[in-house]
Amino acid sequence: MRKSNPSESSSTESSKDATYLGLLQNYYADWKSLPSYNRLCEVLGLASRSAVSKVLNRLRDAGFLARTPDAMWVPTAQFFERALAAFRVPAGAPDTVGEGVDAFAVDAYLIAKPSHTTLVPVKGDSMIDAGIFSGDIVVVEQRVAAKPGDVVVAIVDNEFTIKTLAMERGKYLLRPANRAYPVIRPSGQLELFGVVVGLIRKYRS
Amino acid sequence: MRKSNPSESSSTESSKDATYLGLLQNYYADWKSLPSYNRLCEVLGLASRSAVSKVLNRLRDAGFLARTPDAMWVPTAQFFERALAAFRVPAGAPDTVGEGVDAFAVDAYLIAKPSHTTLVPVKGDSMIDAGIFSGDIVVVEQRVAAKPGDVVVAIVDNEFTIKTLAMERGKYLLRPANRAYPVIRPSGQLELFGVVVGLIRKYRS
DNA sequence: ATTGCTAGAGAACAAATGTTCTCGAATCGA
DNA sequence: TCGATTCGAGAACATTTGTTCTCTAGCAAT
Repeated sequence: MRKSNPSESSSTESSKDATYLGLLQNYYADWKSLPSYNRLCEVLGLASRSAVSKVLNRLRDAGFLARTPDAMWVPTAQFFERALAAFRVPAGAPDTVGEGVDAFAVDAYLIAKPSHTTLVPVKGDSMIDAGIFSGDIVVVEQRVAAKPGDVVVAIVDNEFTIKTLAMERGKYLLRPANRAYPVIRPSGQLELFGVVVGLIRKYRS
Repeated sequence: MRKSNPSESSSTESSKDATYLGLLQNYYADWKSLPSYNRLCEVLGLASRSAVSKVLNRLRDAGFLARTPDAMWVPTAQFFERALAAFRVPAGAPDTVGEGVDAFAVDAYLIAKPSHTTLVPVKGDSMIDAGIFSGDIVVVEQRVAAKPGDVVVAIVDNEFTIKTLAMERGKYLLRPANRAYPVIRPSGQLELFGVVVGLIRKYRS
């Protein structure tokens, strides 16, 4: 899909810098910020701040970091790209995947229009046959024309409901993906909140 | 990119601080980092760093900011809560809800250890009963101890396979979530690639 | 070996950092 | 109107910051 990648190299990036990048990414995942040079020494396992400086500059050259107008270090989009495994990977050594690995930006993949997009937690099991479970979070795009067959978030009785939009004899209706639930035929105007364009789920929370 | 405050305040927080928080969130959305005090003066429209200091402390008391062991300011979960908070609200005025989402939130939500995480595309329907469909992408954490009950990515016949890990009479086995598929009892050593910690799906591709 | 190159250590430096004062100006309540 | 309280400005301060030196060890190619 895209270009260079964390656990490997495409542009100029030594394998050691890949490790540094990983450590930085881990730190960032924990704190949502990049640490100061002193702390970076510990995080990266270096003893001198000058070495840290060089590492950062190398990562900038590789495209993973950038600087604000105030010279602060900040992560780039590339910093958040994750390794995407190819379908087939030789079972040799999983640790050193390196083979069919590609970079992948989760955010960009799921969310095309941030300002029209909303995350809605799923409650209830009316869509289990469609693989949408309670506790999942659906990515909802608003202000989009919904077509029959789309999974939509509708507003029924002042509550969000996730259903499949369908049409029957020229009238819209909402179809659950669970036989235990009835089809909803809106009495008046069907009130749609948005169209489900994505789904995220977290295991072992 | 962003507007002012989340849905009002959680604890004690003056309306002015809400504005400051909004400005901070905007800055963070742009740079994925918090600025230095000097820059904060500009961002918040203040003239003295001492005022900045007070604002930050107030926002910390309100739960939006915290400090690392090194005394660096970092955003808390509450700082990002806008992404999800709005929807617990009954659908009173849906139009006013749609404020947009930090795509960034998704990435942070799903990926805890970037350097040990790989995204693996799902092929096949052996896990449909677990809501894992062909075309989905699973978030796999490597080098984590897998427990029975976990969904894991195993390597069988040189291919990635997603199954539920189970134990029977002291031996591990891989259980599909689809009756059409057989249980896999590894002949020798069970080769695990990682544990599935999350899932990503995209509709209407 | 010898050469060249790079990663990192360590010291030195000016500049910027964040904290803590004091003090003025709003704001609020009675 | 008066006091009490809070917010922000401004200055002073010791620390810390990030950069730039020089220098050494390790590695690769010859």
